[in-house]
Amino acid sequence: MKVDPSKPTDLSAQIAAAIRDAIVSGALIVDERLPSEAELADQFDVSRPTVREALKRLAAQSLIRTQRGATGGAFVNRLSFEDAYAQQITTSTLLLSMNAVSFDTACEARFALERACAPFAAARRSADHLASMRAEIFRQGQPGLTDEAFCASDVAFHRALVDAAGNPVLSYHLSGAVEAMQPLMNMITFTARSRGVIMALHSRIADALETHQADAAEAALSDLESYTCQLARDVMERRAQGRD
Amino acid sequence: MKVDPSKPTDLSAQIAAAIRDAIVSGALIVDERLPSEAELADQFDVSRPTVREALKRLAAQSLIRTQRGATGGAFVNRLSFEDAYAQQITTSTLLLSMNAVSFDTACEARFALERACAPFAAARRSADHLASMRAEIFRQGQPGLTDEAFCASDVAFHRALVDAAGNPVLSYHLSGAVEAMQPLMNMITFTARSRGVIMALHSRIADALETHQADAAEAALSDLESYTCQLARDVMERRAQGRD
DNA sequence: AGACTTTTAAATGTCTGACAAATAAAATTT
DNA sequence: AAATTTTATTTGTCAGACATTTAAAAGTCT
Repeated sequence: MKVDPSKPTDLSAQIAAAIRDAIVSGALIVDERLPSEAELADQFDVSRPTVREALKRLAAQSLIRTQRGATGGAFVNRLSFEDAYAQQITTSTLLLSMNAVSFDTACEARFALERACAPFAAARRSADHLASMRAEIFRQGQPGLTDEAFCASDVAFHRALVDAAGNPVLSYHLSGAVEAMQPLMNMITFTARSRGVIMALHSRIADALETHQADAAEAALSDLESYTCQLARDVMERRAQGRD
Repeated sequence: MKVDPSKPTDLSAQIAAAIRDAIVSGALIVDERLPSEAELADQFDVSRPTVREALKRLAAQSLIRTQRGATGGAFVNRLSFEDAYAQQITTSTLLLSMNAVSFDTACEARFALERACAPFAAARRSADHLASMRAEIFRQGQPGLTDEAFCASDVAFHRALVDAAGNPVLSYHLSGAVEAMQPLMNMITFTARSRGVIMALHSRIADALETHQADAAEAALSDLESYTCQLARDVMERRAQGRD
């Protein structure tokens, strides 16, 4: 293995890319041990710190894990659904927070994807998932709940809805869409009245899934989308008035 | 800024987490310059290589970019849609390739999400998007096309369909779902007959979007899903027979 | 012989110090 | 005033060293 020394800098990026390619292409399989840092340094003809920087890059993407000790080293990591969820959520959250994405656009995407889960959730929802959803609705009605806690419960409700579809790949793709909305939702003040409306819509969704009515669930989700966007619009207006 | 020295190891991970939190929380804003590596080393009370490893972790996630020279340093990076796409695709691809995900499950998720785009695509599709889709259909009919090239064109067709929905957040979420299927699709041998069927379904989708018929597009997508799963099942069977 | 303890070797984690290369600002010269 | 040179700052890279962790090997005792 060699890297291009003509490229001006960033040897560690080149080495990371070379190892990443080996993993993606299947040349390195899960749980296989990479050569030791010293060996890699020899092979790529660079110093150990440079190799280490490359390995840290891969570790940041959960592509490898390292273990100390005699039989230690860097191992190709099986990307678990959990790790993938976490990456998905941070990437999605940052994407929304760092780019001028309108609330409506993000909301449209999120609810469109959730509606896509509805038919499967209606067909396959387990008692457990329904119980989780009901529990979150109950929590949302507790007095003294902060807006942040209300939002967190809202996210938990929707995650349960997504998981009820019984497709882990779908859950993975949706995790970012649902969780990344939380910072945006946190900008909204949820009055007792608006909480009531949302809880009623949540109940409509849970009822629809319980009775296996996909259409009703999708309709309730659409109504929830409209209402959420309306709340956000009200906040914007109030802010604009406050500034003027 | 300080990190917990009681934790046994992985100082670079702790430092990376601290800086990442500062970025996510908004304490560090886009294009803001981080302290120099030497300053960070002082602040966190670690050596410069350790700081560098932390920075490489963040660079791997496109959270920062570095620049050499007098006014250089590490800067908070605006996570572009393009970067987010790329991360999404690699993560999704690895997730599918490293875990025992059935073809049907991945396919179900992908087409469910694509159907979610159909109503928006039917309403908003531009002439450009339609032209892209037609061009890919034409390419798929070219004789002498390898299976890989056919798959690549298939992905391009579906990306155009997703982009036609005119919601960049939706496109971002879908990018992984569509592209990550390509390695799985590459295991299928596309005969002239099956290519014909797929192209006909693609045409049905394009026609439906052209005439703003969301329902017809969704139906065609469902048919395409069924057919794709059937093809995959045939491959499996033929393999199983070959082994016995 | 078998179980327990100690030693040892290999690997990652971290530090120090140094030099190279890039880059923009400051100083100098034309 | 413009062009050139110098300089300072910062990242990129290297070399060598020591600390720490870990499991296997060696040794010891019952």
